[in-house]
Amino acid sequence: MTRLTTAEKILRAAHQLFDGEGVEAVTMRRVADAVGITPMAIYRHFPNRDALLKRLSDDSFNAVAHEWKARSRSRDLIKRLIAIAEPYLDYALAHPHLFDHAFSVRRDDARRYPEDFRAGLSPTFNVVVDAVNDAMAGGALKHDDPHDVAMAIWAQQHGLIALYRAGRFSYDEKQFRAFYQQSLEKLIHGLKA
Amino acid sequence: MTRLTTAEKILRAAHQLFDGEGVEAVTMRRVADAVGITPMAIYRHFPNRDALLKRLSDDSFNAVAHEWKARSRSRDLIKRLIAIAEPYLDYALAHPHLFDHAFSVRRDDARRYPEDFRAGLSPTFNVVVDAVNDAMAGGALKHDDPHDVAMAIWAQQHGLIALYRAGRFSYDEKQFRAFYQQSLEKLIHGLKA
DNA sequence: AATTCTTTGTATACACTGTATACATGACCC
DNA sequence: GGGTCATGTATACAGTGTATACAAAGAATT
Repeated sequence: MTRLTTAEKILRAAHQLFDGEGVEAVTMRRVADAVGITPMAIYRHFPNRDALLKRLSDDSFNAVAHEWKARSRSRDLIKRLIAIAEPYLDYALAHPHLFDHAFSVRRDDARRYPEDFRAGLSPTFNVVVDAVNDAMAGGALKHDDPHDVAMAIWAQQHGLIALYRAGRFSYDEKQFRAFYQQSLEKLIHGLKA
Repeated sequence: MTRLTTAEKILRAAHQLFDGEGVEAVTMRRVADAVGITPMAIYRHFPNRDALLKRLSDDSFNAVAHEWKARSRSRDLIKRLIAIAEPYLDYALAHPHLFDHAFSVRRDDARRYPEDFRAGLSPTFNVVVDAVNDAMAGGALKHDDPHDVAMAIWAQQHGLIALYRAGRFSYDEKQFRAFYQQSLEKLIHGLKA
């Protein structure tokens, strides 16, 4: 019953198209039709299609990001690390198209490793770094550069999801979740004899 | 001086555009102009643009793939594992656009984990599995499922490159290479204390 | 040698895309 | 009432992939 501004209606319509059918389904004409306005009216609220898409994936990601922090409560320092990896996968599985756009598309204003991440500019990355720091302080992890370690963890997760999204797995979601967790454990425990 | 068929000319022209400016630069009209034919003439040799792109990245990848095997000669079993990771990065850095299309784009006919890879259908993956197997037999790596381990290694590499390609690193090539190798070593040695 | 078939190209046209430009409508303000 | 401003529409344009119809030039068959 809440009154929606046109900009909000545009975002909702675009979000639905994006989430359901992927980026290429988000044409200015389809969005406009869904809202009930003319394609050109969208340009009163967004400078161009790319800006609309960017805003879209930013919003969607932010809506999920706070979940991240909630997971970081666990007594066992190693279990906490593994638990933190879950929301990332959850998001990728629930909103694959939005995930792709948020993480796999080149973005010039994206935060960059190392300086932006070391400066603590990424709230989600911070959560991982904190968990890594705690695990090192508690003696659960080897002493090492916590940011480099967090990045290695992120890369492991991201790589698996990227390959999954690219159709390189025949696993269903449940099987892939298990493999995802098992791979992360390999990284933690190491491959070396 | 070798005589080129039209199909080959099309592939060359498309390859150059692709490699230099990315997929979106490979329009039928631009390719046709570069070859000196009409856009529609391309359709006598390729059913559609997607098929042309697919053929393009397949060819390009195959041209590099055999390099993979050459690297797998090293006395030290661990060093050999690390050396094997290099051609993947080399290819990604030398031909970023083609790399993206070969590995990050959904492909319905792509080989799938686990069945296709366990069946040995991926020549490049086989090289990694062989190295893993040798390392396990030689006592350098923990005894584990070699395919799962190879996949974890691949995911680690792929994740780093995907993030790099998505603009998440400010490292230059040299710095990124060092970080890439260092991350792989973290996976091998483990994070745990 | 004449005719037919096949291959390879062209010319044209269509539906679809993002978006530039010009104009219309109404709300608000002095 | 006239002016300003936010918001919308209408039209048009250049670019995309590609369907369709036709043309030319060998190759094959008679």
